[in-house]
Amino acid sequence: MGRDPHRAADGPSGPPTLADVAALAGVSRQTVSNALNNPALLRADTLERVRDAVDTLGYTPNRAARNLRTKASRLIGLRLTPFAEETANATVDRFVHSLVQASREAGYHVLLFDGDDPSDPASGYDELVRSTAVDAFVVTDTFKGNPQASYLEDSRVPFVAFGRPWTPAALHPWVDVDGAAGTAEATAHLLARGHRRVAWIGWRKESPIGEDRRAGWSRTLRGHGLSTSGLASRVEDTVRSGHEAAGVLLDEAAPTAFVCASDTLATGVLRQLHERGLVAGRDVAVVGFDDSPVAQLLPGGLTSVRQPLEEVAVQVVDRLGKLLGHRETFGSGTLLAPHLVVRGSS
Amino acid sequence: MGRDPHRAADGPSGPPTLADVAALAGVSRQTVSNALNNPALLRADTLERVRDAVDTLGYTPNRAARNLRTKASRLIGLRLTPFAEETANATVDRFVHSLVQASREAGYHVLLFDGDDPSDPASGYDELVRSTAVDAFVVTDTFKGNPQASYLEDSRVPFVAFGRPWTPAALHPWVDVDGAAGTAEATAHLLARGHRRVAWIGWRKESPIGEDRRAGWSRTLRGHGLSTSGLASRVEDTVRSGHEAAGVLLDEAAPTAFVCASDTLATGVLRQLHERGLVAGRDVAVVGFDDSPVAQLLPGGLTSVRQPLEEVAVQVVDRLGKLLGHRETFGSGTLLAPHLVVRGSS
DNA sequence: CGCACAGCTTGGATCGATCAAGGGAGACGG
DNA sequence: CCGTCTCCCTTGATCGATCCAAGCTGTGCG
Repeated sequence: MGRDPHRAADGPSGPPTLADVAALAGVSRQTVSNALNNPALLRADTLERVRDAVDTLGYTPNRAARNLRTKASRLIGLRLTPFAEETANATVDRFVHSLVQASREAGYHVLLFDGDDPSDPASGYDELVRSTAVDAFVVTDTFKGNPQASYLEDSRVPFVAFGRPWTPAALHPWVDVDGAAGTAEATAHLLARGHRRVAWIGWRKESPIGEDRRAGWSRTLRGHGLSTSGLASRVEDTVRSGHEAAGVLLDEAAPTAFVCASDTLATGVLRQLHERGLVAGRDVAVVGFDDSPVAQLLPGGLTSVRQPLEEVAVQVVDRLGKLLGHRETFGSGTLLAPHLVVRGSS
Repeated sequence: MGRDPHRAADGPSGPPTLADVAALAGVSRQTVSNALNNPALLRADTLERVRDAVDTLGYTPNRAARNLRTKASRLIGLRLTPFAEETANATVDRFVHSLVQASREAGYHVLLFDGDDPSDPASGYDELVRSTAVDAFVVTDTFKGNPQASYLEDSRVPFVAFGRPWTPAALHPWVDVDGAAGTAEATAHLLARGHRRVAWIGWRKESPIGEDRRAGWSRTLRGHGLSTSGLASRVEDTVRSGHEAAGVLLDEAAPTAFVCASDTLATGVLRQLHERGLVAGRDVAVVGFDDSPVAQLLPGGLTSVRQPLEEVAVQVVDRLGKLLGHRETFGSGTLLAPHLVVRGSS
């Protein structure tokens, strides 16, 4: 009764199909389809019979056929940025793990890709959209002026951003972590430990994320009636930059603590302290951002602000589901709070 | 001439199809299909006409339809293991990046998934196979007794392993890095620096990878007429274990150098040295394995064996291509050489 | 008795690309 | 003038699930 008359002789020519299940259960294809997609339509005993047949055959609906018919792939696209060497940054990788898990629970899989031309924001996206290979995208690197987001908005592709839209006009759904709250907590923590001269080492002004994190620091200091002048530095996100900035600040402003926009920068600070014979956590306190493996494993440990990436992923997938289900799609955003992980450096 | 009579009035109902291109170019669907998949069959002028039409419409073949017909998805499945905290291990993440890139160059995308039940090796694989969602798998965690590999071999699913089959009977294609060669290079490097008592801290005996790496160390020492007795320790892959093992070895065997099976263990050694007031690289040398961000960023830097993951990914995809093209599939393996990255710790 | 209705079947079309034949025009030889 | 052989292109069927519109059967109820 299989779809291929030679099947019995030649052995199975592939995975079982709907028709095979129907034949085994003694029902029609339509009924099997209903059993899977609309079980309420079936009588209990029929449903059970069909399900038994599904189990014995090990039937799983053919993805391609279903995708073709329903015009949906249940795949979420994520463009992977190149792996950053000489950097503590593991945020993307941690996020990928979380996203995969959250997606699975929502019945999605994650499709990774990268653009053949990294400078072109649309590279890679375009082809996947037009070939209907993915239902939606998750965009992570919104901080670089966010060219992806505007491109995607223009081409009406469903997507959710991990990262706030820093351009006012943007209307897409997003999930982000409140960086300012994180650095504020870090700064408050340092103040509670008695520090009064708390320095900031962050990213260049062009980075909205960097400015956001910086705001948490300055806000907290001023809230305690302390000055921030001469205590801040804005540099590239490299260990070397952190190292140099710390040197300058130590010479010119004599801070007793540092809050950094990243663990990478904090690592540079630790290196500077080490060179001067200063002990982190005893002589000078240091706090990083991201709770990277480096922060966890550095001797003594680096106090760091940890982003709740698992929760971010869950929220992202949730919004994605709403977006694709055509329910409330308007530029709603969620801001999650990070928390401070205190280690030996503070 | 569109497939939908209301199309002109309602606007485009989706991406253009083969039929749309055919209509615009004034040829049949099949000719358009040939233009894309078998251009040699067309006359030059026709080919150009079709290509123009493709460009003006921005046509990309519908993935689902193609997959259904050709019974291939051009997707490679990769099961992601949970992100390991408190560990230097970034190998998987680096590999994922490389794999995505190598796959793209071969016309594949990477589908990430994770099993809902991590203890079941087949979890997740099964569904993807039966639904024909992926063409093949890349299996990375072959070191855990390799249950995936045997399951996949049994179910005749195409896959390539990153990691040697440590069970003799296995016949699948694989690509791996010669860990013994890496630790041998590390040990030789230490001997060249004048060390004579070089200790080993590795994984438990159950780990074939650990034993392989250990072999490089012991082989090199013995090759130089040096004894290994009392200089080796086998522990869990945690910082704490490395720390403890280093303590015991320092007390009982007085080594002047350590070779470790991972950066995680090496980090533990560094911590032990630090506690004793010993300076890594001056008093005692340490070499890790994996060239993780932690190795790169630790103060002074950790000398480490770096795996050529980019090359591994290229080889894996290459074998995958051969496997799926039904060309030479027999258990052929490739062993790539790692290289030592020397930093301050040695 | 007849009607409604739940529950299933039947047959077909559909998604969009590809496969396996089939057809027509021109060239060439007899 | 006709056969036949290429070359180039077209036609119809197909992949497997879903959707749609009837149609059929048995049960319950007025």
